[in-house]
This record gives sequence, C-alpha cells and structure tokens, in this order.
Amino acid sequence: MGAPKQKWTAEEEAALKAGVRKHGSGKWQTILRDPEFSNVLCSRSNVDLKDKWRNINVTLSGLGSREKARLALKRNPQIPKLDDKPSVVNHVRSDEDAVEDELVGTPSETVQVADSKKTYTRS
Amino acid sequence: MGAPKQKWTAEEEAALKAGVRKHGSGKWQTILRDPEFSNVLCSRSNVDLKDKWRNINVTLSGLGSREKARLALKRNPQIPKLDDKPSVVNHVRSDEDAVEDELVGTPSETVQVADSKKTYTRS
DNA sequence: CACTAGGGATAGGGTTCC
DNA sequence: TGGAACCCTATCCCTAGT
Repeated sequence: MGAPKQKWTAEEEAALKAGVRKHGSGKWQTILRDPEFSNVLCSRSNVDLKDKWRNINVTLSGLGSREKARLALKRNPQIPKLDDKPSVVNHVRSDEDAVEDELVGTPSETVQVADSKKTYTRS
Repeated sequence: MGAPKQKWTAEEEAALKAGVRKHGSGKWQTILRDPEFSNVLCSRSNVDLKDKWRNINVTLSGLGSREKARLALKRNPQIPKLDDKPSVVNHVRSDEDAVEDELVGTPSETVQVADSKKTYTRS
C-alpha cells in the first residue's frame, strides 16, 4: 500500500478547477486526458476528480446548512421501514456549472432544459 | 441533465421482470410498447430497460454475498471509545434472503462475473 | 436506418481515516 | 465530531454489430 491517503495539493486543485472551467463539470475523463492537466493529475482518476470536485463544492457551498439535519437522521440505529409511495417521481433538478470565481452563497437556479432526443424514445 | 439520476423503483423492476418473463429477454421495445407495462415504464427507454436488466442479472448472479456481507456489518451509532468492551462482535449472519424465484426462460444463460474492473486508470 | 448488445464514463451513496 | 479521500454500485451515454 504505497498511498494510503493521497491528499490533494494546491496545484492539483488548481488544475482541476481550470479543467472544469475549460471543459465543464462532468468531463472528468476529458480533463484527465488533457495534456495540460494530465501532467499534474496523472496520479488521479476520473472518479477522484469527481469526488474532489464534489468535496470542494460542498465545502464552499454548504457551511452550516441543513446538512446536519440529514446527518443526524442518518445516525439512527433504528431504521423504520421504508414505505414505497406510488407517486410520480419527477425530480427535475438542474444544477450545473458553478465554476465561477468565489461566487458562492447565492444559489443560482438555472433551469436549463436541453432535451436531446436520441433515437430511442425518452419521454 | 434534466434528471440527474432516475432511480428504479420496485414497481418498475417488477414490471421489467414480468415483461421479460412474458416476452423474453431482448425484446425491450416490445415490452415497452406493451400496454401492461407501458404505464409503469413510460419514463424508461428501451436502452434503460436493457441496462437495468443487465444490472439485475449481474446483481443476482454471483454478486450479492459480498455486497451484503460488507453492508451487513455496519450501523455503529457509537464509536468504541476507550472502554473495556470486548470487541468480539463477530456477527457473521448469512441471511439468505428469499430472492424472487422468477426463473427467466432465457435460452442462453451467460454467466458473466464482472470483477471489480476499474474503468478508470489508476496509476 | 432501427434495435440490441456491450463497453465506457458519470453520479451518488456509503465507508474509513485523521 | 466532522471533513477529506476512497471504494462500490447504479444509471447514463456512446459505439459497434446485425
């Protein structure tokens, strides 16, 4: 086990941010394959990039949010039965691209519905 | 990005299984067009059906014991602090839950054991 | 060209270490 | 305790073959 916990360095973080800003969030493999950042992030995987990006976003976004409420409920030794509710699960959550500078705190509700119809029917 | 991740519900899974049992595996379009299941799977595409069926097969093929064993030994609300408590909490419970004995009449049974193949490159 | 089979990549949850 | 890094799984996207 050579690397028990590889902490992220500032350069790696910067490269990740630059990559996201350049290619967009979600293109981890593209960022990783980019010769510009591959030199720095060569020891990281696409999943690692995604995880780190998530951590960064969470850290910058929620600082004292209702996160603890969720966490508190998770620590329940007694898990009640999960009742299935026969309701339509229409979860339209559009949350993308918050790669601005230090723009945090103001939740931007960007409702961007770009439906790309493929060959198969996707209602 | 309209739907970040549409998780499959039990009803959808049941409908898919029933459809496969009725029409056979591989007839995704037929199952989808069936008025019996189209009501439930209206939000799914043929590709989605195929993917879900693949995942189901993999899940109840060879995988399952590992996942459950891993997830079984959890739920530790309190951390074992410096307390004189014997850590002989060996609770190896092989709960053989009754899986839906829905024998699928598939002509060819392809036993594909997908090992933990990391898609991402980890140097 | 439509559909299916498969591989590949992403998103989310959950676990462990400090 | 909580946050950071990691692993695993489910779902989605893209491509090839028929």
